[in-house]
Amino acid sequence: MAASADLSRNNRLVLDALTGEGTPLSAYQLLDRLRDDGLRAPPQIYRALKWLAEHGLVHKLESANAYVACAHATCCGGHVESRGMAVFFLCERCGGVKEVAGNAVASAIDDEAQTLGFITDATVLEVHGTCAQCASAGMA
Amino acid sequence: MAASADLSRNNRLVLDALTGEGTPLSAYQLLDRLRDDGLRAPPQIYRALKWLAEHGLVHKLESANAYVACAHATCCGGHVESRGMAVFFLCERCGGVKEVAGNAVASAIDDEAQTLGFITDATVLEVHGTCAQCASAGMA
DNA sequence: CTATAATACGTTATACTATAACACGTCAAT
DNA sequence: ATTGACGTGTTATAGTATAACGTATTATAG
Repeated sequence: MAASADLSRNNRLVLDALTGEGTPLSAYQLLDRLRDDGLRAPPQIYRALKWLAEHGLVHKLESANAYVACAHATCCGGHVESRGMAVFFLCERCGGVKEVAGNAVASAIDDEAQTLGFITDATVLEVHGTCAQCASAGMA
Repeated sequence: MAASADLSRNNRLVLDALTGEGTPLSAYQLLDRLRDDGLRAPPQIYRALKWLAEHGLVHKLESANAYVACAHATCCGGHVESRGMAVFFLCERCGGVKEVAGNAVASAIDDEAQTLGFITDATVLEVHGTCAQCASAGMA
């Protein structure tokens, strides 16, 4: 099982950078942060991101061209078998992301797929808006 | 009401190109196809896409960096008020896209949002997989 | 009428995102 | 000792998107 142990140096660096940041980072933001650690060129970052995504430790946010550490070690990282669909709520205001499991949503999507005879491989679900905290702060 | 009447020349060209093609096209593919019509530089394409998207006539597929004409004049084009959430099913095999309304899915997402106190602005939902036609063709 | 504002248009340059292709090093298993 | 798998580093390039400038057209207000 590919858990957080057998990470290569570069993979570890990228994962740690993403974990440290709460918010998503672009590949080039990661590159900036990790230049002092010896990561100087885009392919180094992209290779790490690819590996981490394949192993369920990071997610790409397609609508933001950015990457986040997986919030649910339970949902995917280290437990690849039991992985479910993730829903991302992206706050336009603070830039934060909340990842939830979204099983009800998944089954609603499955129903639609069923109707179409469509065989689902992977689902991208990203909800843009304002998080609770920013919404109440906005009242002030 | 902004309907398919008051389209400027460039907007019309881009929309027609997308409507003619069944499948999604990237901005640069559009540029290639429309060069003979006088569209020579990316901003001309992107401006048209922006306008068309704002008016609900085209959608961007975030996970494919590509654009499609809206399949539902009813869901958005010309009827901006009554616009609902769209779900896109992208076939990896034939490159086709099926757009459906997905109200059940939308309400499942709303439930999640409610729970988080998240105020939803826009939702990106793109399902990758194999369409019915390609799935049966694959059996042969 | 002419000034103003709004919209569309065209162009150049540039920023941002991502990958191809090649070279080198290490290490385990034959 | 050689092979193969993997991780790494580097250069160059492909692909996606926008900033910023200038011009033309049209509609409307004064």
